[in-house]
Amino acid sequence: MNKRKQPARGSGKCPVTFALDIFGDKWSLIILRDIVFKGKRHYGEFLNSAEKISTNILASRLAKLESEAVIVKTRDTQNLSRFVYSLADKGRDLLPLLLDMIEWSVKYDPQPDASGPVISGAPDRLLERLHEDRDALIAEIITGMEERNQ
Amino acid sequence: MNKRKQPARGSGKCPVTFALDIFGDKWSLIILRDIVFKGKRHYGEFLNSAEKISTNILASRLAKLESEAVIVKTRDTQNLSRFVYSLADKGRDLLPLLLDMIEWSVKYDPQPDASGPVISGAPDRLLERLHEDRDALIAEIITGMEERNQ
DNA sequence: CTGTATCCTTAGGGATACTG
DNA sequence: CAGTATCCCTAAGGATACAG
Repeated sequence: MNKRKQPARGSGKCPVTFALDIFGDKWSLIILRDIVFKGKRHYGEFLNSAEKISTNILASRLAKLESEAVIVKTRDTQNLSRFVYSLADKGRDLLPLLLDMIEWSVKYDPQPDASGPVISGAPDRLLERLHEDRDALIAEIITGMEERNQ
Repeated sequence: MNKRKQPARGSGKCPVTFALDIFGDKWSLIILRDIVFKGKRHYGEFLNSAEKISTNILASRLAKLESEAVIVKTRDTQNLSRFVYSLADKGRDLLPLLLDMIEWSVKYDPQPDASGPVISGAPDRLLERLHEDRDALIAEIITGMEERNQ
């Protein structure tokens, strides 16, 4: 009897567990960060992120995130040999969480990168605006992201 | 030359990476959920969560979260043979993130648990209130948690 | 350059025994 | 019961070769 095999903890259970099963791994949120803040859309761009994800893991995460409908994979009309990865609604709705995460890290990282925006690629005054007009800020980031996808 | 050994990606870098290095594992947020919403404070209570964390992993996560100052470990004055685990400020400040996570899951889980609050132990109308008066709701949850710790 | 496939290592973590 | 220690296995993921 194989009692080792654990079922996925996901759907129908606790919302925290549900979320963790989808993006609670070492790389998924990094990829989303790259899409949202760095404007990345292509395989090679993700490969080049500072954290150096390896190609097999990248492929597997993109596939999983696509299968979970967090991102969408479409053929690049400018270059048929590659795809464009962009956020689906389900991925866009992770932006508040991503912002909370950034805010928390900025508050507690003892060695912050002092210069420039709190996360490279993000609008200036990100955290201030997060409190002043949270929803507007989120809308603006999403709009900016979509404009790049034209 | 051992090029395999990866350094921790943490401090001084991207805020997303910083956060993931502290609580971006399979269990940390589950433990925080148990503290915040289920009122758990003792080792055995964490062991009994639905996700069945094993005892060695629990010990290792509690130690890491304590070393990162996310939680605080104090001796239980009622029973000197055990400890009480509670949130430090750094842990309390993860509550917004936890709430965003729950909101996201409730929106996208195809098989929600229909009855009762969105997460067992949480106040009713959690999500509505999250929009109406986010800060007040967060304050209330924290107050409720601290009262249990008296 | 965009990905896929293969091989291999290791950290995460499960089962369980054990100590106070 | 609270927590530690040990043993072992699996799955995440790193290096690299390869195909289109």
